[in-house]
Amino acid sequence: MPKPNKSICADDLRKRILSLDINPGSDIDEVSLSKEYGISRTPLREILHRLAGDGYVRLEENRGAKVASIDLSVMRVFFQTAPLIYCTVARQAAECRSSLQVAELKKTQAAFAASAKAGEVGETSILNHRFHEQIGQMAHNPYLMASLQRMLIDHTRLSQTFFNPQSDLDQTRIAQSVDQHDSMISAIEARETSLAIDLTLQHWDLSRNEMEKYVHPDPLSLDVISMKDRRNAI
Amino acid sequence: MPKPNKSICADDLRKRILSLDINPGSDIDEVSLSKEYGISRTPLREILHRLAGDGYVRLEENRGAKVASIDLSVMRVFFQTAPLIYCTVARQAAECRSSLQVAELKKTQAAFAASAKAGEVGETSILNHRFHEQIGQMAHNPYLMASLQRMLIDHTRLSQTFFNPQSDLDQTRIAQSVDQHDSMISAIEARETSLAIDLTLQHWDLSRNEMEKYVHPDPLSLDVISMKDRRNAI
DNA sequence: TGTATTAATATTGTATACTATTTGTATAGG
DNA sequence: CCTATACAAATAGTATACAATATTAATACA
Repeated sequence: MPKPNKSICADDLRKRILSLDINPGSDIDEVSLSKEYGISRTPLREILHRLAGDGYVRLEENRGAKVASIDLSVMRVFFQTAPLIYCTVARQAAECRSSLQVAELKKTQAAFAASAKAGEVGETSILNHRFHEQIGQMAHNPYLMASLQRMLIDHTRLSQTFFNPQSDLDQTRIAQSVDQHDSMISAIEARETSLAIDLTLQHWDLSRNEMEKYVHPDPLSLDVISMKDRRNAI
Repeated sequence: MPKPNKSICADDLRKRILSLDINPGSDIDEVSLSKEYGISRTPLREILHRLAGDGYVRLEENRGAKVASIDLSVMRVFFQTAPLIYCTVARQAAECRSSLQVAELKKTQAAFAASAKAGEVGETSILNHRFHEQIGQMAHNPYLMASLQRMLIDHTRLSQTFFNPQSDLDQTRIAQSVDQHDSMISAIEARETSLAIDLTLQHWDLSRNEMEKYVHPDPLSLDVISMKDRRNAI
């Protein structure tokens, strides 16, 4: 940490939570974290209280802060609610966006595309987060924005593996995701609301498949015996 | 303040903001408020940071906390978004509610009805707030809950005059509101989702009319001259 | 061996003192 | 008379010390 500025610490902490650098449900040690950031406990605690309001952490009386957990019962609700929020936001974004906001969104998208190509998992995921957050800002709707931000906290965390290019297949999907972002920008810029909704839905489907694969991965190979044979043969 | 407990102070501050006891947009003086609650600035500031995350206040670097304002451009969005959130929440509440939650809701409704009858404006409005918050909890959806809470902050503040029984007409409307709450409870308890949605929409319409009347009241009497005459006649 | 109680330790919560920033005011110069 | 600068007061932000609470370890007893 070069600057021990409070808002920088807050941003960093948010990033660490979003990138699963700090695991969901884990305790946050005020003392060690404040030392790490080079600030005292007072401002750090203020940050934590703010993050509690934003849904990043949970505060429990006399037992400090925990990173917000993602429990199974809520995940069902996540998949249920996401399309509604994302599409409604996209529609309003297409209706309300300013040219300046479009320019900002394009900047984020450029960085996102570059980062995705370079295979920087954490950075790509954060930029994806910012991309969708910016669409939220375009919608000019603080009520839906609150929902959107909550969704994005979990979405970003769930899709950590999404931008991890383990296979060529994943690479293709990342490229697809970048392309979809481009299309979404065009639709929003052209104020084509129904197109923006359609594209958002497609984007969601792509993301959802990936997340489901993460939660429900391909089963381990049953071909264990032959592997053992091979090992013995060495 | 009998107990200088932190959560009690936070609740009270929330109430004061919701009841317009502290005006939207006005500055919050940390020193005087901490003295008033009998706590020091440190925990009060933590409360303010939390409330900032919840959308009750706005924090600006080096110039403290302001009560969240309700600007005109957002009010339009408020009326646009409310039905969607309220109805979606009502539907999920009817689907997911537990019997214990229904019992809690009935308690709140009883208090609400009593308070409305007694003509306690502030208390009635807070209990109405809690009623809708509890329906939100029934929906078991943290994402929509975030939206709902934001909506309720502004809704409660906008409808302050709603429960102010200035005329017989207002009295009728309050009674109507109480009845609608009862119907909503029944629908939710019976898991009748579409009925719950319908009733929620009706309830919203009633509330909306009142709020619009507050923003756009009957014009002042043009009969000023005759009043002046009367004054002169004394 | 297992459990209950108590002491030691660690962690969270709060108050106060101090520093930094902003805002208001007064005075000097144009 | 207006503007600009500098100083003073007020307010926000931070660090540290201390108090309260929870967690752990240790011991005694069944």
